Amino acid sequence: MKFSIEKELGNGRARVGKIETTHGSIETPAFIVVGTKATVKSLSPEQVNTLGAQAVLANTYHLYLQPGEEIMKKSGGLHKFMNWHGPTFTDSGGFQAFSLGAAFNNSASKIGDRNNEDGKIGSADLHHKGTSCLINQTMSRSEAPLFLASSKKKDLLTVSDLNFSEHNQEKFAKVTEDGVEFRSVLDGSTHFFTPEKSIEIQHNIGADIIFAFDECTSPHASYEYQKEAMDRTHRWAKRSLDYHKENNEGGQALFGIVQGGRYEDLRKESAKIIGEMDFDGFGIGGSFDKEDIYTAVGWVNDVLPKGKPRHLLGIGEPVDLFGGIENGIDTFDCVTPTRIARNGSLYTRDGRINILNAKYVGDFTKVDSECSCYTCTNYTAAYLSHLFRAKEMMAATLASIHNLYFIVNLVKEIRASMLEGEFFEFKEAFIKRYYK
RNA sequence: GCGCCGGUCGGAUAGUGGCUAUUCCAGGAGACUGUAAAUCUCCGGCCUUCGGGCAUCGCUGGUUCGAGUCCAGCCCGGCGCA
Repeated sequence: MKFSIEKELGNGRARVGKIETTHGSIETPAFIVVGTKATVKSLSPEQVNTLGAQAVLANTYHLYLQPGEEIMKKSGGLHKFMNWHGPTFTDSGGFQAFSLGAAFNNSASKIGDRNNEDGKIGSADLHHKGTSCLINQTMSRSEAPLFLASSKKKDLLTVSDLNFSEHNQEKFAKVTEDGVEFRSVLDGSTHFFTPEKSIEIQHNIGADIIFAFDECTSPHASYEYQKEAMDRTHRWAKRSLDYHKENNEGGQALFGIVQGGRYEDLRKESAKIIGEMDFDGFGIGGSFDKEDIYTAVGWVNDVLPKGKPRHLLGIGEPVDLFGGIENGIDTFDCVTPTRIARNGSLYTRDGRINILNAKYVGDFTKVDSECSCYTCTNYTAAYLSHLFRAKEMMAATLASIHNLYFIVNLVKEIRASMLEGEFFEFKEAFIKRYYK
């Protein structure tokens, strides 16, 4: 992998560049499309390519569970298996330590909301305070009957009811110094990921850019826990790097991941430690405050070496893309465009809309009059409304094409504005209209 | 005309004497940031000073401390027999 910087903005952080991999190049900044299980949900690779996506990011945990690393290896690798011949990334599975652990059943997202913190206390907060660093993996038995009692079930509860309900409350991941123990979300079987195991699987999957194994913490976690998780992530980074250097057959680049939650000192410490390791690039992960993701990104990028690419994991929204790029991010990935598309939300220049709203039933205009994606070129809002209400599969396809085009193309427009020296004007105009 | 069965929210249903009438669908709205998500949450009779108050299971009466539930008559629908 090679990274080159074409132009830097006057603020000393933002840059236009290019990442070159053995499967082609990525003009940065760029939005990387998420294809967790070796498919971008509801889209063929041809559609993903046509809408302008440059690269796809898949997930180690999910591909390890299904179809399994042996099949991934025998298939000839991710590119061949899924028929995507452009650049690819794999996430290490570290995010699942959060989404299946602390965040499970807990309404926690990796984005914290300062205005609404009291009502949402993550269980990681409640349980990590002991001597162990384990994330609590089950609710206590004394809590279970409360849950059942509120389920409005009139009949007497059977033993199988109890087992089912308790099982339902169980978390699927817990963290130890050596790695993360996972319960398969598919069949409940137990698996253990270490940094070495994650890298080994990622070698078998064969993406161009792979990530070190890390722990993504809840935004509700205390400073002490974030520090503890960060230190552990640093030790895991070194183990990931050592294993990669010993075992990779060339062609795959390894990115280290900066953690540190919402805290400036932790973020800077993490950037320094990870930045000094011999990674090919960096991921910035973990939890952020909603209002200033980019502030945290700025802290980190001022410390990271400039000559290597920085990927902001799991972000974002249009405003986050501007903020991230302005503060030195080269690539992003995010499930939002495809997930909200499947649920009926569509991006427009004037903000998000919900195509299922009654007003679109007879609206024969385009979803976004200024959009030139395949969907907007050929279909009306009324037709999309009909497909969603009829629960037709193509609703997901057309909506995903639109949302991905919107986000991928927005980043391309940002890139163009940077080259023309009009980044800040473009940002202001876009945000003013989108969030009005 | 006689007999049997049945009328519960826009639709379909659960409920056969007990306090808040169940669930699903359709409908209205919201959420979603490294994907356990084509998912999830909320709303849905009327009034309200937001504490609550008043209604409601085809209609009218009755039995009962208490009726969607039991009884009688009536209305409507289905089936059968004339």
